[in-house]
Amino acid sequence: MAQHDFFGHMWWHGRLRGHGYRITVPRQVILDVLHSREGHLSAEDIYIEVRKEYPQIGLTTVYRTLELLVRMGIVFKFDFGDGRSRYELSEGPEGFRHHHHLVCSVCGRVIDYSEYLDSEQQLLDKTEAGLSEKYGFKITNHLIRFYGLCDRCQSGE
Amino acid sequence: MAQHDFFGHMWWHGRLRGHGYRITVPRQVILDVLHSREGHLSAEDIYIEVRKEYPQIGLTTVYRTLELLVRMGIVFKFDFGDGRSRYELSEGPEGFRHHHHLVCSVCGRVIDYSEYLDSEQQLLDKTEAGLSEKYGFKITNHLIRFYGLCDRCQSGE
DNA sequence: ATATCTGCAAAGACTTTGCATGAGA
DNA sequence: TCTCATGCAAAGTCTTTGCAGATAT
Repeated sequence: MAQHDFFGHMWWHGRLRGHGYRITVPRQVILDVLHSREGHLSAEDIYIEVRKEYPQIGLTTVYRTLELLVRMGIVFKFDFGDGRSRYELSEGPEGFRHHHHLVCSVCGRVIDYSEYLDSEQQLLDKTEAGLSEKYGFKITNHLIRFYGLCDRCQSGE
Repeated sequence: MAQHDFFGHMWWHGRLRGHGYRITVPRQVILDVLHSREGHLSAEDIYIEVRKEYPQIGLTTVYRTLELLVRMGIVFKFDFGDGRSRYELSEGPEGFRHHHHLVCSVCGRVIDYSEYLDSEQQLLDKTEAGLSEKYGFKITNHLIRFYGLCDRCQSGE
């Protein structure tokens, strides 16, 4: 949308302001990095990238900002089992960018996919309804992930 | 099965021996605990429980044994986002005890469910075939999990 | 007999907390 | 101005590693 091109990636400003949070330089730069380098960034990845733009940043601020953004639903936090959390934007100005992950058990590579989400959604709807009833559980979110060997690791190994 | 009642939970002995691993007291006690207290145990949970039977155990041994059992496929390792890994038996003498999880975002409670696995499996088969082809990814395992509010947290909060 | 396993202590890795300074609205 | 945010340093947690003594086969 044109508005976002003019004003940059600022769709989240209102989101923060609405909750009484301030728009600061560190937060802007962190969001910029999340926009530019999509997918599965660790706190340190982000820290390193942000320092190119804003060298005085502290790793603490990165963690605190990410925590805030996760709490606001702007960022998703994932754990792929390598001991550090990964973060990625949950949505953009265009709306949600829903996808799931393929995780290589050998090299740890993570591939996004967004095929089959429709049929997955059908299943989820059915399952959610049943589980809500049986366990009194109100489902708000789900995680689907496949583990296996990526193409490189199948041939290389 | 009668055989397992007579010999105890020893179906995994052959599994370990077959790979050149030894059957030791710490390993037996840890497996016993995993059998008796099913579901979502942290390393420390297991450590505390094992000490009742075998006080001289070290936490290191618990971690090393769990790592071994995970590598053997005898135990699954999960991360529910609270900073510590959770472990549970992947199967018993009766065979696999496949299930998925409902995770309460408020209190962190984890509920097992094994309904809908058939329809989930149908979806997974379809998705797996497509993803294998498109990404050259050989899928060996999957993770399905729902997040939301458990019954207690809906009413209490 | 001997290669594996264990337990202690120490180190490692990631993340969080305390506090004084600095910055946004 | 006045509250919220930042950055540094230190602490906290969970997990892994090194190594000598103990154990299973």
